[in-house]
Amino acid sequence: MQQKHRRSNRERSDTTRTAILDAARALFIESGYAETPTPEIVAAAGLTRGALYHHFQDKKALFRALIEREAREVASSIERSTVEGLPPREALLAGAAAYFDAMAVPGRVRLLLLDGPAVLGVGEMATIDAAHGGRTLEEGLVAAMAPQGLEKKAIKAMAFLLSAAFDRAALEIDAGAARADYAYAIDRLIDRLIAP
Amino acid sequence: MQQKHRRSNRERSDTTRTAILDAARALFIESGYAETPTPEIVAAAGLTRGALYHHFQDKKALFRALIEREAREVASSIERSTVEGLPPREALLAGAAAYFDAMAVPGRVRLLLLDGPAVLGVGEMATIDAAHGGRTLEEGLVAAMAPQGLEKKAIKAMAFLLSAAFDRAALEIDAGAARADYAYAIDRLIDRLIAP
DNA sequence: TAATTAACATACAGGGTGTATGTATGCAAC
DNA sequence: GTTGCATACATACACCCTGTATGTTAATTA
Repeated sequence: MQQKHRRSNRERSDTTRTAILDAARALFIESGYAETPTPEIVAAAGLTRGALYHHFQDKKALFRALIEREAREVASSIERSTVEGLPPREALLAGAAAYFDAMAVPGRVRLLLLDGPAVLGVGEMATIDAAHGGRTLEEGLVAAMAPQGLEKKAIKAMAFLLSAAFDRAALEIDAGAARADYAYAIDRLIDRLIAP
Repeated sequence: MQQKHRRSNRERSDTTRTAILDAARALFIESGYAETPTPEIVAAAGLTRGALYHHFQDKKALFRALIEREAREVASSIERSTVEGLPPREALLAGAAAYFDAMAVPGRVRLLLLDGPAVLGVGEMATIDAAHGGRTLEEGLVAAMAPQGLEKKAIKAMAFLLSAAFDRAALEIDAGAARADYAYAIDRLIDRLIAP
């Protein structure tokens, strides 16, 4: 009979926190934030609502924590796949592909592109993925569009628009569109944007 | 003393329906869909919840009716501002400007670009604004990109991406960004997309 | 080992949604 | 015009969900 090793409070908290986050994630991506009651979340995690409200201020704070974890994972996934020394154009194309790869994880599109902005607001979402390396695209575009001699303000706006195109493409792919079609469209879009 | 002319059931229904829709619109754009309770909506309309649930199946159906009305207004506003006989490029640029004008009406960005997709889902939103002349952009792009000899499928994808850029620009302008900056960026984006 | 605090579970209060029921007015047939 | 039915609401109710307050056990600290 294996001894049920006495766990420290720290690791106890960690495991329940992630248990709640994992259960919430599964239910949120299935039914959405508003339609997922907290009793169902904690039941799926084998806990009670007392644990939830001990670790998170309220339901929205739980959602925020989940979104932040997801954004971190996307950022690190993209970062992990970048190789140094690529020319600006190829770096952009590779970054786009890495983004689509990361967003292909089930539920990410709904969490980060649908429920996230609606529940937390666009402002907070912008803050979150700015905190987790969301500026990669802008830097890449600055490098690739340098020959055009634009103001930084203009390039920034273009980066916003391009990232919107990325997001829409991820949305469409998630909805069942062929990835190849949108990968082609995105590549073409990038090529025309950075053409001197 | 003016006689309070006895109204027919039809006009009675119409006025209360729009009263509820107007009240809901004001509250939804102020606090969002989820944070706006139905008692507050009907109170603002000088009615009770009985009227609401008589005219709409549930709260979401009310929201859907509101979104459809808003989408109709945007579509007709854009359509009203189009002039015949413009060359493809100028037609696209004018359409973009008309779209930004239409989306400048307070609350439209939140209703159509934030709460709409979150509450109704992207699929239903796509259906709604496809039903109300949402294909204008695609047709414009087909005309303007004809010289490139692309497959229709590819042009369709490009139209999706471009419309995503439009939406993001409207979002940013609504959040306080300078319209001129994004108008310039959109124009530049269009120009590069349709360049032979 | 005694005291304190963290990590939960349980119990409760308030509010919101949807539905069932009641009422008055418009409308249509005779 | 009055009899009967449908429409347009208002009122009342049951359920569920959220957040908070309180209780309990185990870990940490003195």
